[in-house]
Amino acid sequence: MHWADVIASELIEISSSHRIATGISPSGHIHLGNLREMVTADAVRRALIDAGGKAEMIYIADDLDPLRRRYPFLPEKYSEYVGMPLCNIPDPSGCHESYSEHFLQPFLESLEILGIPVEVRRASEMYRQGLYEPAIKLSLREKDKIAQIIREVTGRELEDDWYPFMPLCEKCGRINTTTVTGFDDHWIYYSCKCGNAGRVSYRGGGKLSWRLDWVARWRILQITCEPFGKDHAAAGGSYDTGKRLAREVFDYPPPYPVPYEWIHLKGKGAMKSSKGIVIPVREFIEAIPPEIVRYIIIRVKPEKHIDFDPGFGLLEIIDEFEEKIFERDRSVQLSLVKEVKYSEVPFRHLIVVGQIANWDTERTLEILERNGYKRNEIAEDVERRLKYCKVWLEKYAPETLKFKIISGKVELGDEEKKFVERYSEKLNDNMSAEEIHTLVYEVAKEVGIDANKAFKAIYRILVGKEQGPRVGYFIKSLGVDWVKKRFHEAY
RNA sequence: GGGCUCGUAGCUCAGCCAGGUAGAGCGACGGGCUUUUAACCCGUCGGUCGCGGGUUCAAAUCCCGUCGAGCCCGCCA
Repeated sequence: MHWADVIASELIEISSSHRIATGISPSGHIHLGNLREMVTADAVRRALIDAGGKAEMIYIADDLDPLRRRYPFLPEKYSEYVGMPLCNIPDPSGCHESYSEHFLQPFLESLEILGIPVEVRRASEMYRQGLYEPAIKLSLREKDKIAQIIREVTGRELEDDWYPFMPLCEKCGRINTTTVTGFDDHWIYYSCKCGNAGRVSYRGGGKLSWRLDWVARWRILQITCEPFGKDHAAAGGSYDTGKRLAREVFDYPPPYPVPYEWIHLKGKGAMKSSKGIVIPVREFIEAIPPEIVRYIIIRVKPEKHIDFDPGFGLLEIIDEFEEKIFERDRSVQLSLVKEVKYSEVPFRHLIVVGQIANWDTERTLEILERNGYKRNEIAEDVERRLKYCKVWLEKYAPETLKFKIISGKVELGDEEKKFVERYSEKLNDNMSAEEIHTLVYEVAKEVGIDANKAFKAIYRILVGKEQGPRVGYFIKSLGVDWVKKRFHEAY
């Protein structure tokens, strides 16, 4: 049974209708590691629907979150914004109305492409609208009980004057430099490190501290299930406190937890926007079809970490996907976005043909036809996936897979010349890819040249390197007549 | 100090949640074609399922313990 179906069946026992929360913070490029939360949630959503239940996804963008520090990708002057809510900081690239929107917009576009339907809620709006007001009041009123629970669960000491609320300083605009000094029915009083002191309203004047904010939103948005990173899942972590706070203070059952592991970039460690080890989602989905992006995540149980290699490793995952798509594999099913028609042309093959055809769709189709594919069966699919092949190859593929057809003279030894001449004579248009391949060995033997040298000679003439795509189907794809001409031209 | 994950064939891993004859891919080896070029085919080899105990008619699977590897929490979120 697929992990998403296991979770769905447990959720269905509780209720037939679910609201699944997600909450990636828009503090930097939203990357593939973050995407795991979204895809995991969506897999559960789809499994629930397949099981006859109802499910919807909510995405809470915490744009009230303060900028922690000046990340390496930010200009010097951003130091002055540290501590201010992301929605109040200018876009570092100047193209959106705020820092948070700059990172949020491309992410939301990506979700659309990935077929993940979400109800988007921004923390800033929810606070301003007063949705949190009852929760803030409750938290302030019960702050001692809350502090006690946090002490018990985390073992950490909290000062007696601790408040679970972070006022937004009206003077310096920071949210992490203020201290609550008191509250009444209408205002929360504070002082700030900047020297300012004043009062803020319950509607947008600040936010609950993380451990409370999370719990409050469960109740406000009626959340019943939520995937979250393993950092929240550790003992004494925010889910542990959240569970008790939800039950004992907020009188709301904690959502069904789906902890997930990080996605590492092979050889580089965990993806962290702050460290610049990222594959931004918006960029990645230009290079890989959405169903593959989903599959990378869905094929692995959430609690297992993924060591992701966007080069050869990814190519192997694509092979696996293409193999399983015709056998109704559950991971594949949960990964497909809409009705995609897959042809039998492997991604791997398209990469070679695409390069030969210089990414021209028409030429690519002609070559594939010459290789025995039926045009009407593959045209639509090839047109769609060819675009991905091109971008993937340019951005992520290892150099060994790339080649350029060359022209002009090529320096060859006498043996090589003799081989090429004879090989060219024997090549004929009716040969299959395999026959063309075998012919190399035959002619090499006849001419008395090492097969190794023979192959190298061919590659040097065609692509100017000592290696390339498997000779048989490469020559077949290029066209035997064309290859013959090229051989004559070269020496 | 606590939590999670992993430990199964030479390598990468599946199987474990609902116990019932240990699997796949790659590699190696042999053959089809005496010979590599990441889309040949067929076959063979290959595992005390980390270790120790327990439950059971039966354990890779469940329970307890233990060793090793990695990550996370104990600032903030």
